[in-house]
Amino acid sequence: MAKAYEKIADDLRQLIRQGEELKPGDRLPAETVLADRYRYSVPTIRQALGVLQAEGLIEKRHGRGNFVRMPRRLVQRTNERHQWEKDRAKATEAERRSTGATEHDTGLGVDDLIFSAEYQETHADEGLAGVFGVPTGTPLVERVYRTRYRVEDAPFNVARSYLVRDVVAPNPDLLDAACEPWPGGTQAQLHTLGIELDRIVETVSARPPTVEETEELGLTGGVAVMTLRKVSIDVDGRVVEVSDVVLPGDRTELTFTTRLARW
Amino acid sequence: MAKAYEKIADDLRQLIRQGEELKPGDRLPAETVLADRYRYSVPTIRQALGVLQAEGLIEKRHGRGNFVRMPRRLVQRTNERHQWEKDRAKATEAERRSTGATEHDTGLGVDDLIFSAEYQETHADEGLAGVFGVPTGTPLVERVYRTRYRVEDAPFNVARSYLVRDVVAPNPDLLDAACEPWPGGTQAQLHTLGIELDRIVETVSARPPTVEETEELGLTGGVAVMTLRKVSIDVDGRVVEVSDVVLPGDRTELTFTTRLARW
DNA sequence: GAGTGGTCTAGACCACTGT
DNA sequence: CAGTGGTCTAGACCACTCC
Repeated sequence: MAKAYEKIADDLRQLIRQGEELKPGDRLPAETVLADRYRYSVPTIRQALGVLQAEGLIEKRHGRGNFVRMPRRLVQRTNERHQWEKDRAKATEAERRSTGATEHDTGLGVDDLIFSAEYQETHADEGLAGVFGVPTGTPLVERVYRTRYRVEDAPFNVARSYLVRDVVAPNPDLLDAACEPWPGGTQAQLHTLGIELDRIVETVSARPPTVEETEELGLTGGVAVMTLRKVSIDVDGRVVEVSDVVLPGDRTELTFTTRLARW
Repeated sequence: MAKAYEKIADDLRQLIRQGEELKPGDRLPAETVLADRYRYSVPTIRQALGVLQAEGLIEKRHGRGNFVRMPRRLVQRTNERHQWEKDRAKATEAERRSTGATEHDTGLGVDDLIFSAEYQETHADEGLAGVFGVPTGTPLVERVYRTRYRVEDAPFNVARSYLVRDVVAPNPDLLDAACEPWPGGTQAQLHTLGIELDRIVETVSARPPTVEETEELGLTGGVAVMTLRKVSIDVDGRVVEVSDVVLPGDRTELTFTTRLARW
């Protein structure tokens, strides 16, 4: 009663896990060859390979073959970056320029990361208006950031950050993408407006990626994305920034430290 | 050149999203009927349905049909539960018994949740030994908790919690599953040993589920699981508990609030 | 051009669900 | 039992990659 495609998948998984016959980066035998070897038809082999793809063990490359996936560099992000960033927001520009929060999280230098930003004006939809506590349709500045390792092609995150336009308008530089990357990040930008943050609330979920996200983040197979919504609240209790970050689920590790008051 | 299965998937997705022809819980037409309607073979229809399944839009039920998925109750968990739990650890037993941290997170009463616990003794593998800072093979108490809504079948989380046996041995009740659910939770248990927590470090990732997890959590299709490792550190800087929680990615929302020191 | 995976066909038979 | 989805076959032809 054992299903053929599961048996084949088990067998190949074994070979990959042991790592002797099939190492990361290796090409698997062609599907026709596997069909011949296992004495099953090609569609059945493909079904087995589909299982391994969903598990993130192999990667299908059209016209080239099926490959054992390379382990990808882990992306780490902590919530201690927020305090770190706050502390730096008042530092000199030279200090702020030397390194950013993502480098702080990942332990890399500014040269290892490539960073892009786009700015545009939009209007608050119902969801964003609710979070900001402003009327629907309020003008917002939408900023899209992509970050990737210099040595890899695909970015490891795409972030959409929203600010209320009228709040940041007093400093025209904050409406200009040419000023990115802003030394010290968003908290330093807000500091130019006299805004101090009190707390940051982050909400994490996981879901299947959309087609665009699959392409943009270089995902493969059944890998999910993690979504992180970061809401920044200033010392007056006002929501001043909302940021939606999409992260590849298979290579991201988020760490949150909660300090407890003493008895 | 548009691929047939994508066109079919788009069309069905449309019907589901509009929610007029196909509402949550509805059965889709049989695959043979769809094949006839769209003038494609059954395998092609199945491929299209596979896309929708991976997106979590439909659910395949063997022998019954393909169904539009019912929206599931969201599971929420915050990091403020930790301070809340700490504050309660010293309360009277009656107070502690009245409600738990999960009820605090979800806003439900103790009667809405069903809870089970198993205890067993194991030995620290390399990973756990490293986190606890003890030698590999050190005896541990492993506790497996499952929590589910009374009105649903599948649990919404499975947690494996580890304690160093010799640390908790002074209170034999902590080695006995019959004492569960312990009023006030783990922090109240540790309080009986004179242990006070200083901070909790939580690490979140997402990955495809194993076969067992798919069954246990009632997952379907390409839904990922979120994994949360919670490490509890006491006021002496010692790791006193490690807890690995597996959560269904499609229905879980984790919230972390980071409070920032004032300038 | 040779070799690879991607899409699709038109069936057969099995396993599960409900009546 | 009838109806459903699950597995599997043995091909055909297309699209992509690399030489």
